[in-house]
Amino acid sequence: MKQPFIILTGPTAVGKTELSIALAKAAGGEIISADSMQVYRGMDIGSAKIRPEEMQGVPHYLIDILEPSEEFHVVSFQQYAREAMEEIRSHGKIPILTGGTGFYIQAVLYDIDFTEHGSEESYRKSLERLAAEQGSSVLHAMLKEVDPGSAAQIHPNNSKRLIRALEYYKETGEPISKHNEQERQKESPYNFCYFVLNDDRARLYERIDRRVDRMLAEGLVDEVRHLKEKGCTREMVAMQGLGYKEILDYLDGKTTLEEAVYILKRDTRHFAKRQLTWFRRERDVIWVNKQDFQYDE
RNA sequence: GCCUGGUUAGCUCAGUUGGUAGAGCAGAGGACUGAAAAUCCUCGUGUCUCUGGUUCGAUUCCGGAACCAGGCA
Repeated sequence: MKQPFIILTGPTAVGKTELSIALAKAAGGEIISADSMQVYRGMDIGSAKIRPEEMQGVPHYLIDILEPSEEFHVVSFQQYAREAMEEIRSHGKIPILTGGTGFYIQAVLYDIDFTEHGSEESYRKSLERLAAEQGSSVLHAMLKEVDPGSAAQIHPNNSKRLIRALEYYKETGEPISKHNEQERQKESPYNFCYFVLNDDRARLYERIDRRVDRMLAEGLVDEVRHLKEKGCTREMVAMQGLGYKEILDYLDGKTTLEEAVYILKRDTRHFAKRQLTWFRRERDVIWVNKQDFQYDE
């Protein structure tokens, strides 16, 4: 029998966090965060992390588990999330996955296969260097040789995905397009409900602007300055998060604070839009439009 | 008050040797399967400020007005 599993997601700043607590209480659940930034300690304001007092006694998993200098990606997320689900079930509770990282949600929901194939760091590095020196179209030409199917799907400018496709081919001797095709056919092993909270676009954007202003008022600049003093740099994945890279540019004197805030608001809007594109494509999603309910906040 | 420059897409600005116009940003849509808050792709019609004139035809040339900069008084 399939295990019950609840997902609550939506674009950044819609109000997922507040709703997740109400949902957890009503359904008898515990929360797993599906958020690529809230895993990091010391990144509280910029990642809009839930505060302990807001949790109202509902246990949360995958928050504050790493230092910003540590690597994190879908594969580690998937492993941690599986462990958390098991633990929640052992408590007789229902796991609720909440957060805005659609890719992470998919990895868990459809149990996507990310088996290790013994990757060599050096190969990836050499590809990165090649892209930097000669442009990503060189990688595209290389991929076309070994895996024309993937090459047809990946744009010549998209170096990240070209690198992964080449890496995958090197590790397995198989085209990544074939692997993706197989994984896409998968049925979820869970009895799930996939909720996407959404709001009118203009209102969502207003909320984003207001939230950024609030982050600044709460001390985002000091938070980033502190991370910088601890040795965090732009190369770290954690520092690629919205709110961190922009403020870091300001602290490095590359922009004024005003410019940094403008860029942060703009890029957060772009991000919310991309999230919505992702959720629209997912199957079996239940859209919850805030305008259809009378509640706000 | 006078002189100079400007007024073109939501914003910043190109441009049309006179045949009703195009970039960046914003905005919209999409892709994504080991960086995903990342990475990448696609989408450009608007009284060309108003008003007389010249002209087959004016956003473009000429006159006037309004507004905005800067300079001189």
